[in-house]
Amino acid sequence: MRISELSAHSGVPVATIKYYLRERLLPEGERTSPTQASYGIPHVQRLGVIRALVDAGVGIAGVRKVIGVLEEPPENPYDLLGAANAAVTPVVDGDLDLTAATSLLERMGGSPVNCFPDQLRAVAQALATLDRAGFTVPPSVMDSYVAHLAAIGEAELAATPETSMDDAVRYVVLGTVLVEPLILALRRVAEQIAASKRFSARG
Amino acid sequence: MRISELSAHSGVPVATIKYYLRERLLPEGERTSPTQASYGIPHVQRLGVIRALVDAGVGIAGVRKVIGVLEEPPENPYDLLGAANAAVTPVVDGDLDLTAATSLLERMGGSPVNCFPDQLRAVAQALATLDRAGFTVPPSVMDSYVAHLAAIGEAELAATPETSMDDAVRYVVLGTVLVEPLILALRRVAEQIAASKRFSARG
DNA sequence: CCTCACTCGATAGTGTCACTATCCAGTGTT
DNA sequence: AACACTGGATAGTGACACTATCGAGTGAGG
Repeated sequence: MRISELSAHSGVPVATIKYYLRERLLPEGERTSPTQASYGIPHVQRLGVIRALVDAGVGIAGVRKVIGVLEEPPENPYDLLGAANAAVTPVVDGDLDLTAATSLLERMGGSPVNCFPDQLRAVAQALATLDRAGFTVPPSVMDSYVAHLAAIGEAELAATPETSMDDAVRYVVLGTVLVEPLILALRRVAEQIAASKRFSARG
Repeated sequence: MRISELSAHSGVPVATIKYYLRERLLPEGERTSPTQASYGIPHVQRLGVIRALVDAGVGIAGVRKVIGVLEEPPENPYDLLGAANAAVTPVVDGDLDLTAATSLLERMGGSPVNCFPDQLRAVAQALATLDRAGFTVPPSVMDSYVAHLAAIGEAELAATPETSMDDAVRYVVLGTVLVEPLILALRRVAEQIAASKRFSARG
C-alpha cells in the first residue's frame, strides 16, 4: 500500500500522514526502494487511533505517550492503567489542597496508596476550579458522583479482555481516553431527559 | 476597585482583563471619569467563571454564549438547560448514523423528543470516533454507562436550587460544564481503585 | 500647580499547536 | 522518454488566547 492509498483508505491527507511520520506517531513503512515504502493494515489502524486521540483533545505529545504505552506496555496491569492515565492527565503544578480530594478517594473505597498522585491532584484541581468559579456541588450530587463513578470504574475493569495481552492493553489504554466524550455526551442527554421528565416541557 | 486592584484580587493580569472587556465577557466598570472606572465583587466572580470555563476548554465564543444565558435565561428550566448545553456543545456537521445513539437515549428512559438534536448528534459522534479507532465498548460496560449516568443526571436535576431563579440558573449553567473535569478525574481514580483491588499491586 | 503613576482604548505582536503547502531529487510505470 | 508519484526537508497557515506597547487623559501627593 503506497502512501496515497493509505491516505485514501484512512481519510487522512498525505501531508498529515507525513507529519505523523515525522513526529514518530506512525511507524515507517517497509522500504521497497530508497524513495518508496509500503504500508499495511496496522498503519490504517494506527491512524484511526491517532485521529481519535487528537479529536479527543489529547495533544501530539500525549498521543506519543499513549502510543509508547501501547508499544511497550508495563508487565503489571495496574501500572498499565496508571501509564495510560498519566499519558493523558496533564500534570498540575502549584500548591493544591488535597484534603477534599483524598476524602473523595476514600469514599470511593480507596486509600491514597491506591492512586497515583497525579490523579489525586487532578481531582483537587477540578475542585479548585469549581471553587474559583464560586460553584458548590451539592452533597447529594457529590454522593451520586462518588457512588456511580465507582460502579462505572469497576464495570470497566471487570470487562477487561482476557483473550490476549494485546487486547487488554488496547482496551485499557484507549478506553481510558476515548470513552470520555461518550460519557460526557451521555451525561448531558441524561440531564435533558431528567429535565423533560421534571418539567414536562417537551415530553 | 480599580483595574489593578481587580487584577490583584482575581489573579488575572490587567492586560487579560482588558481583553475580556474588549470581548464583552466582562461588563464595563462604573465610570467615575472619562478615563477611570470602578469594579466590584461581581467582576471578581465573573472573572472566576470566565477562567474556569476557559480552563475547561470552552472557547471565548462559548464563554460568551454561556454568559449570555446567565444574563438572559430562558423562562423555562428545560430550555435553560438546553441553552447551557448548546452553548458548550460544538455542533457536529456531516452525516452521522443516529440509530445507535437513539437506542442509547431510549435505554436511558427518554425518547428523541426529550432531547435537543445536537446532543444526540454528540453521542453519535462519540460513538463514531470510538469506531474509527477500532474500539468497541463491551455491552456490560455500556449498560453501566447508561444506568449510572442516568442516575447522575437525575440526582443533578433533583438538587437544582429552588431558592432563587438566579441560583438555579447559575447552578444549571455552570454545573453543566464545570463539573465535567471532576467527573472525568473521579472516573480515573475509580478505575485505579478498581484495578488495585483486582490486582492488589499497591494496596 | 506639578509630577508621576495609573487609567482607558486601540493596535499590533506573541507563542502554541496541528496541520498544510511547496520544493527537490529520485523512482516505477507506461 | 515522459510523467505521476515518492520520501524528506523546510517554511507557511490559521485559529486561538492572550500580551505588549502606545498615546492621551486623570487623581493623588508634595
